[in-house]
Amino acid sequence: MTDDDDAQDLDDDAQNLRASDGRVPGRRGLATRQKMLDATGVLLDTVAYRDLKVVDIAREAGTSPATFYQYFPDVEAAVLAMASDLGDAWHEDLSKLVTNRDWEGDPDGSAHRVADGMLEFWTLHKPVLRVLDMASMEGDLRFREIRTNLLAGATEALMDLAAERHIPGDPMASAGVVVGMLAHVANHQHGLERWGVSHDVLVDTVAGIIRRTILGVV
Amino acid sequence: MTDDDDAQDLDDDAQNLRASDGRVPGRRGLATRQKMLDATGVLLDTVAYRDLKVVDIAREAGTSPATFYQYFPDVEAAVLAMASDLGDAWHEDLSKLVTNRDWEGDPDGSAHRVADGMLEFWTLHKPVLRVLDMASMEGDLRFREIRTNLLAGATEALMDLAAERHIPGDPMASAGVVVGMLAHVANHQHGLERWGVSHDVLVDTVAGIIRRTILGVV
DNA sequence: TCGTATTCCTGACGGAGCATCAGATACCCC
DNA sequence: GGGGTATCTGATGCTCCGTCAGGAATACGA
Repeated sequence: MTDDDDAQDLDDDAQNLRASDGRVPGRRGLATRQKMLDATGVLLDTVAYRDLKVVDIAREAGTSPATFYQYFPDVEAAVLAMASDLGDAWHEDLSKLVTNRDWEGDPDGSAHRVADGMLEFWTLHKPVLRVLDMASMEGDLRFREIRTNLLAGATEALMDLAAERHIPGDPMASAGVVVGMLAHVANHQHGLERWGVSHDVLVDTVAGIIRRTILGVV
Repeated sequence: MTDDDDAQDLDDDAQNLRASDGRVPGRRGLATRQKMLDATGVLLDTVAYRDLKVVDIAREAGTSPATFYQYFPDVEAAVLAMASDLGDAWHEDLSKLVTNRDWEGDPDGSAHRVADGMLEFWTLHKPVLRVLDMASMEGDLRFREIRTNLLAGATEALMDLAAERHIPGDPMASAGVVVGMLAHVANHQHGLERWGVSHDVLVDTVAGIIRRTILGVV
C-alpha cells in the first residue's frame, strides 16, 4: 500500500466525502446527500431491502435519480453510510449503557436497564440495524465490520464484567452470544409479541439470561 | 370467504400445484420445477438475496426465464416454496431433537446435543434459513408463518420442559428467546468465529444458557 | 406403430429501473 | 452585476422483468 492509498483511506475515514466527479461537496451538496439518507431511512421502514430502488429514494427525497448517483455508487452504499453514521454515534453510548451500572449493588436492575436500553436503541433505528444484520448474515465484510464496531463497546463491557466475575465458560463467547441474543430479540420482537409474549416479559427474560450468563447470579 | 376459496386453500396446502396457465404439472414439469428450486438454493449460497435474479436462476437451471415463470410468479415465491418444504420436512425432527433426551439424568449433555443439533441443522440449510430470517425480520407474514411453524416444534418442547421444571419466569418467553438465540448464533457463527470464538466454545456457551434458562440448572 | 392431444419449453417483445453524461441551473464571491 | 464554481437533471443505452404465441416433447388411445 502506497502513501497515497494511506492518505485516501484517512480521507475516507475522516468523512472527507467526495461526489462522484471528485469534487468536495459544499453546504448545499451535503444537505442533498443527507436528504438522500433520510429518504432511504424512511423507505427502509416501509419496503423490504430487496425492493429498495434508487428511483424511489430519489422521488422520496424530491430529486432525480442522477442526483443520487452523485453521492452514492448504489443503494447499498447509502445504507452503508447510514449504518456507519449510526456506529459512530452509538458505539460510545452502548458501551456506557453497560458500564454506567451498579452491577454489585443491583445486578437485576442493571441487567434490566441493559436489556431495555438495547431493545429501545434497536427499535429507534430498526430499519438500518435490520439491514446491517441481514448483510452481516450474508457475509458482507463491510457491513460486518460496522456491526462489529457498533456492538463492540457493549460486547467488550459485558466481556470485562464476565471476566472479573470469574464465571464459568469463555467471557468473550458469553458476551458475544448475549449481545447477539439482544439483537435477535429486538429484530424479532414483533414476532414474539404475536406469540403472546409481552414486551415486559421479554425484557424480564432477557435480563434474566444476562444476569445468569454474565454475572453468574441466579 | 366462499366455499371455492376454501377448496383452493386446501388444494394449495395439499401441494396440488398449478403452473401459471392453470394446468396440473406432470412428471417432467415437476422435475423442471425442482431444478429451479435447486438452482435457487445453489445461488442463494453465493449471492445476496437482494441480487438473486430470475435470469440467473434460469441459467443455473439450464432453462429460460420464461420457464421459471411457469412455476413461480417471482423469485420470492420460489424461496417461499423452498422454505415451506424445509418446514414440512423438519418440524418433527427439530421437536424430537429436544424431546428425545434424558434431561433428568444428563442435563448438560442434553443441552449440548440440542445446541449442536440446531447449529448443524442451520448450517445444512443456511441459505434458505437466512432468507427466512431476513423476510421474517422485515415483517413478511408468509415467511414469518413458515418460520414460526418450523421452530414451533422445538420451541414448544422447550416450553414444556421449562414449565414442568417450574423455573422462574415465563416458559413461553424463555423458550422463544432461547430458540431465537440459537438461530441468531447459527446465522452469525462465522462472525463470532472471526472474533476468536471457536465452534466448540460457542456450543458450550449456548448449551450453558439453555441449561440455566430452561432447566434452572446452574 | 402411428396420429393426435396434451404438456412443456422458449424466442421475442414492450416496459421499468439502472447508471452515465453533457448541458442547464443555482449559488457564491468579488 | 458578472464570472466562476457547485449542483442538478433530461436524455440515453442497457439489463432485467414478465408475458405471449407458437414450436418441441411426451403421453396416450386405437
